[in-house]
Amino acid sequence: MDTPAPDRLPTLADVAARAGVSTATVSRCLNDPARVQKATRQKITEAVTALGYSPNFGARALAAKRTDTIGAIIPTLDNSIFARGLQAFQSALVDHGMTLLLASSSFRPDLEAAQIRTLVARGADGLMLIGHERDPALYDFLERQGVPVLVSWVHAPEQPRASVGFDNRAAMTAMAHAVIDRGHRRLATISGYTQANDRTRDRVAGIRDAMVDRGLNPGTLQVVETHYGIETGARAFSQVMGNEQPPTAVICGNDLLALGAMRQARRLGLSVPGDVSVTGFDDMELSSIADPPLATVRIPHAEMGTQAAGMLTQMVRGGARPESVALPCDLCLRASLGPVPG
Amino acid sequence: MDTPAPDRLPTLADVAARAGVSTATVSRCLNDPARVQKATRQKITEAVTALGYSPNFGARALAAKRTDTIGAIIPTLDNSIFARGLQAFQSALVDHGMTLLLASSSFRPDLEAAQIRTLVARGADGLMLIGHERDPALYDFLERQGVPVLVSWVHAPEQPRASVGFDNRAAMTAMAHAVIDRGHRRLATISGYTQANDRTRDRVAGIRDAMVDRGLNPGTLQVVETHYGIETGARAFSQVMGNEQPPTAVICGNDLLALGAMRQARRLGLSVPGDVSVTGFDDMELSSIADPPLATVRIPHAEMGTQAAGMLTQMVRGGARPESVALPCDLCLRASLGPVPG
DNA sequence: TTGCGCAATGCAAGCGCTTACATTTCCACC
DNA sequence: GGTGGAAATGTAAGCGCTTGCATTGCGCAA
Repeated sequence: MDTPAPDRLPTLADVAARAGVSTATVSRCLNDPARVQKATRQKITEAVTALGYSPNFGARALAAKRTDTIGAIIPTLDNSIFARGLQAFQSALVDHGMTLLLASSSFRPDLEAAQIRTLVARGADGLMLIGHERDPALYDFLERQGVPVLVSWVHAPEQPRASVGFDNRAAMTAMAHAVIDRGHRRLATISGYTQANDRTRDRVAGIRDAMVDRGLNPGTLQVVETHYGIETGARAFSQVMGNEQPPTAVICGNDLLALGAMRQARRLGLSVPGDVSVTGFDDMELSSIADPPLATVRIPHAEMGTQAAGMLTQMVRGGARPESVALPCDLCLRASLGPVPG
Repeated sequence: MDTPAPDRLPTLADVAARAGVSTATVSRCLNDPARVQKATRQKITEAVTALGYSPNFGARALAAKRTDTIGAIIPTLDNSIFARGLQAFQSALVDHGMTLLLASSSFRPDLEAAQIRTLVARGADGLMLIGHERDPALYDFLERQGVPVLVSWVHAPEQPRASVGFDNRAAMTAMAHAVIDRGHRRLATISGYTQANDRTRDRVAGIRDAMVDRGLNPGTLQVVETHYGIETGARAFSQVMGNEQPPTAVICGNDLLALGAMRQARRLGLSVPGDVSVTGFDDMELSSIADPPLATVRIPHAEMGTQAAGMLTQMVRGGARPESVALPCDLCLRASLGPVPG
């Protein structure tokens, strides 16, 4: 009944003593107020305020066996499309009473593996990951630990794990159709690295699909792989344009690469789309105000984030594995894509 | 010595039993391998692997009274400059063995307050916050909870809390000097909302400082406040240019606003910088490839993130409050800033 | 008035780990 | 071989909360 020692934080027991009830009642009052009588609740609330009580996280996690925390590992926040998707994810998580633990992998499988283990060790109740492809041992580990996983940024219903995303391959096919239908025959793509990355691989495959659809030989597609980035895109553009048979359209794996390509075109004195068309993928906020505005694929980043938060919360709380969700992409046909020159 | 029940995760005790040592030794081996003999360490390591042991977070946090987790609350990841700063922060945190808990406030003090309490309740050992200005009750709360705070994105040595950042006011003064020195006399600024935001307020004040320095009446500065964003920047630009005495230079509070302003200029048929100069603040990756390239202030986002991670780790582990750090900003004078027309 | 059933509350056993302190082991040195 | 002391390890007491089960109290029907 006495005041807590001044050198330590108040505990549940302090609150209970002050309110004249048991710790069990205080705990119930905090976690499910409907289960205690109104008068009791009031006494407890008053004691909590007076003491400035705030529950101890470790104790709660230990006793309740959950942390209400979701981990997410994304390639990098430096790419604004991931950042924006994550923003939506985080906001929605808060709405569900969950908190976000964040890590990034820099597109490196080894770092990602380490981060997965770290986030689980930090008590993540569930995990959001980008793309399906990773070492099966990691999935085993997560299964053993009982940590549910939701994969985003892809839609691959044949995969054994739940996902919320879009069909990278089909989306890129749609863009490539639009390119080919403007008369382009000599195509190049500047792609992110395809190793250990199902999204980039699907995007390249999507271009080839479109070429086959339109009677072109997919073997003629020039492919340059590089890191995602403006400067790397610019360099890759120089490379593909330096060939004896330069492409009339450069289909880029994301908007950063495309913006880099367009910058380089300007430096080389090439007009876009007069001499060469350039397309992107992602539809970053700034792509529409580029000069010329960038033709690209709008991916449902916010929708993915929001839905992922809801699904993961459900998986963590309900235990059920939800159905995978496919979200649509829109083609944004802007001025950087024009008819084939000549 | 028997195998653990199949329906639960292995515990320290299981590992200890299998390795034939006490739980204390296993704990020491895991947390400070140097303290156990090599042979013992080997037995333990083998038991850990065989059992697939992974420590329980709640128990560890409860017993050790720390989580090795740092919380950060930023306005929004939708703005790539915050996202990039956070990327650097997170990477550096990992290097220090810490994990990031992330929340966002949407620039709303009430949401930020709620997030601060949430992150503390989720066991954050320390907190990184943007800007100094917030309800003193929050600082009291954090102090009572013993959670150290590091403020970023500002440098204000007179504040009682440690910070790592830059002088928003001085940086903006430098930019405004550059503008005025090109002959501009009629100035406008498109600013983020200044309520509860010391950064935006300092930036506007910085412009006024420069005007005073150069003998202009700071009262003539046209100020429009709006949300940070491209579209809002575009609308604000129309508003300031619609006055009977339109400015010859529009100094924007960040790059998004400036890019919106430039887009609107194009729509209105105004040449930048021929008819009106536009400047930004942040130096987002894409600002240099805008058309025309945007004159702006480069803020040390990555450096702030990296240093913040180091300082906060030190505060959490060492307890000492480090010195506040001031980082320099660079002026990026690009083509969107030209001489006054006529 | 008595008894029954349910709602409200209390009791107490963990949850799995860290760590202060106690004990044992191992050497170097005399 | 004996001794002192450091290094290695063991013992066991919590850390603060949740929750299954036990108990109490109260309204209501008989």
